[in-house]
Amino acid sequence: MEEKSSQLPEIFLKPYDAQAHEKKCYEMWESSGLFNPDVSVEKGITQKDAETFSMVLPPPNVTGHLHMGSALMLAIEDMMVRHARMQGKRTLWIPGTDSAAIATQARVEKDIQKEEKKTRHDLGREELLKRIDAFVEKNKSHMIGQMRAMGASLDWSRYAYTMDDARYDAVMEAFIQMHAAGLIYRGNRIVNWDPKGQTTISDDEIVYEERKATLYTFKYSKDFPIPVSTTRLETKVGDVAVAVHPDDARYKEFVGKEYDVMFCDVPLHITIVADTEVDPEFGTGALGVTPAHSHVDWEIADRHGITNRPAVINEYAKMTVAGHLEGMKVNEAREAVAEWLRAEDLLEKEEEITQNVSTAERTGGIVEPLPKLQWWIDVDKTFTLPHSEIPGIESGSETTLKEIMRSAVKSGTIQFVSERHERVYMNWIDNLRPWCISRQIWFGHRIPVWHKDEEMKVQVESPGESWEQDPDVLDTWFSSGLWTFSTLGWPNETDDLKTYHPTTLIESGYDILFFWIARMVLMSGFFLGQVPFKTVYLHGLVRDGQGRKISKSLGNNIDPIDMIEKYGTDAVRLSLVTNMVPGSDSRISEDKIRGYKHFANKIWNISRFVLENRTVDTAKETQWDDADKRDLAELDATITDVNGHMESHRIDLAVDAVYHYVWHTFADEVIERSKDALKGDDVSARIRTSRKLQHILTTSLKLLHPFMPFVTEAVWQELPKDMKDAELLMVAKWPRT
RNA sequence: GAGCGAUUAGCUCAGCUGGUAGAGCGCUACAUUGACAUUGUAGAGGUCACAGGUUCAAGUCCUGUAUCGCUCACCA
Repeated sequence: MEEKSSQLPEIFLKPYDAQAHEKKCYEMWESSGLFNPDVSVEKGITQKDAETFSMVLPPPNVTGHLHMGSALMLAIEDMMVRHARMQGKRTLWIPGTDSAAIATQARVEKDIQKEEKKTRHDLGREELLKRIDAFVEKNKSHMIGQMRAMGASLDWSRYAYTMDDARYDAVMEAFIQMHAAGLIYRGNRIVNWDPKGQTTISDDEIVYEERKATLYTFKYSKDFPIPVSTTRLETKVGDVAVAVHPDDARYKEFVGKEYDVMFCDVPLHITIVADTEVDPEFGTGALGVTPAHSHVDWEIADRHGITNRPAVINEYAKMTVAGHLEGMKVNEAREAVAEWLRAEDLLEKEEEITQNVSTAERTGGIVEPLPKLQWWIDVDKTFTLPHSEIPGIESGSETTLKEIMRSAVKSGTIQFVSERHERVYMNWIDNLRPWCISRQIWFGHRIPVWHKDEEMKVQVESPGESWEQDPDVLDTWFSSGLWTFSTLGWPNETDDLKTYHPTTLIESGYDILFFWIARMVLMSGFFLGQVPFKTVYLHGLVRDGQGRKISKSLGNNIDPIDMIEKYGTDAVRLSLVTNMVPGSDSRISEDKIRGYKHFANKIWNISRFVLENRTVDTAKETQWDDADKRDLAELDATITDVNGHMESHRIDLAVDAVYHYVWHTFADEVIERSKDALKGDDVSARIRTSRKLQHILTTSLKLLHPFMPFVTEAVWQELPKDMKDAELLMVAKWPRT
């Protein structure tokens, strides 16, 4: 037996300096090409027929900067990806950014307004789009830099942007195919119109705000038999009916009768109808039906065959009826109608109530329900799905988009890590209405439809002279819905698509469960007959140390990039995922981050100790004594724990297990107890002990790597060759027991 | 109005299929030139929201109550 001590690299004489290593490490990883699974297969690191692990990055809005929410997302996903990669899986993580049509256009318009005092109409469609492209290009590289800083091992060779050429082709193809299947149609329906943003928005983009309002109770005319209650008096000039509950004894005798009245200079023809939608307890138990300006009323009109649906409010939230209300804003008109009612002695009651007002999420404008000609996706219409891999839906059978969304989850093909979100998802589908996909803005995927007089053609290229393209663009979630397969080359039948779709897992904030997750299920089901992913992992909001939402007004924002500079990326990553339960909100504070910086340094010093006391020997086998065996058994138990937790997607518990093992078992016990043996005269004990420490160190570095990639890789690079099974820790063999 | 979640140490939270209460931060005392300027040891601190029930045994399972929070719908 021979003993030889080895030299300690000088770098360990100082505390771990994250700044000095992170950039270098990332460059080393990236230039290895091993973020790309194809390169990994070429180099013989990953087996060609290995199990795949694929995931798309939820593309951040191109307007954005990295905040704690996106940092959490990148941390969780990178941990999963690095774990899978070390397990030898053929691992692909696709990066991208989202054009976020409305948000981006609004942002650029705002800048132009501020700097040049011009509106988009001053610039024109083409010029505005140029400006947006320039903005996007500038912001894109900034955002990519931040993703790198988080250590995200994304395959940059597959980078996608929702507005790039390949994705544009996919979106166009998708629209055309869905239209051909009869699921996309153009129709006049009530939309949520945002007068401030001058566009429609989807149901999910509405935020309800509680406000005080006056509930007016009045009669249309002196001899009208039923008083009605409303908070929106100004819309009453668009009424066509009064609805009462069919069982309401007070009004039974009037059902079916029709009345003509002159209401505020406007002639109205009112039919009394019976509808179960009406709550007899509310107000007078009678509802004035204004089909053009209320979702519910539109549906009541549908049910009773009322075709007269006069619009009385325009896109600027101004009155369009002839008479003295004409041109007034809705709130002025409301007061004017009240005045008129008082003068005519028709107003019976005014009371204060609180009600929820619909506002637009992006602009804060009060949403005005208006009937408009829009493009819709019909989620209830049956169509034939030629190919289906979704249990419960046969290839070639008739189904609906709703059914696809339901079956994918009900059959267990898609599983939610947090089960309660599965119920939320199902509940949402049950209440789903047609999806309005057209937006009246300029930035986005323009609808591939051409109009000429009464004719219409659905195609990408102009059919010729005098054909005008539909001015609207698609809802940004239409293109996002295609993301799992548009990033893999669809509509082309690429190898990527065959190899990596359905993706293994989707990780995203629960706030876009409906916007995005559900729409991906819809799109992927329709176009591929597949689920887009097998597992849904939802993370919650990142709150501050006191559990408050992070907001500008509270000034409690913690900027991840600042924290990275101060404490290192590993510390930031760890502090984000510890004490985090999938699907629930989590908290972060600077103290917490600092704590994990200490841990990074601890790892550094453990490594220093092991290397300082390292002995090299030639023996192949080691005769462990009982104490060694106990130590190694504890290591194995930790490996089992970590693997179990990763299996059940509990990153927080996996991190907890390895953290406690490394600090409180390896450092505090194994190393402390080893000191006597290392200083002692027994050569074989020295060798055996050092061997044990080296083994535990390399195994610990591997277990830690997915969570703290930088410090572990930095140490790994300093280890002598005989301690390692791979040049890069990133692709070293994951420990198994 | 409907659905869902939470309530465990001063603070933030773990605790999986029931078996003597855990971590981090904070606090107290002591030790320490140490592999560690970022250390160690020890300690204080909990009727596990409340009330019932199942069980040999209940933070853990069941029922109810209270408080807080989230999501959806929306009353005109």
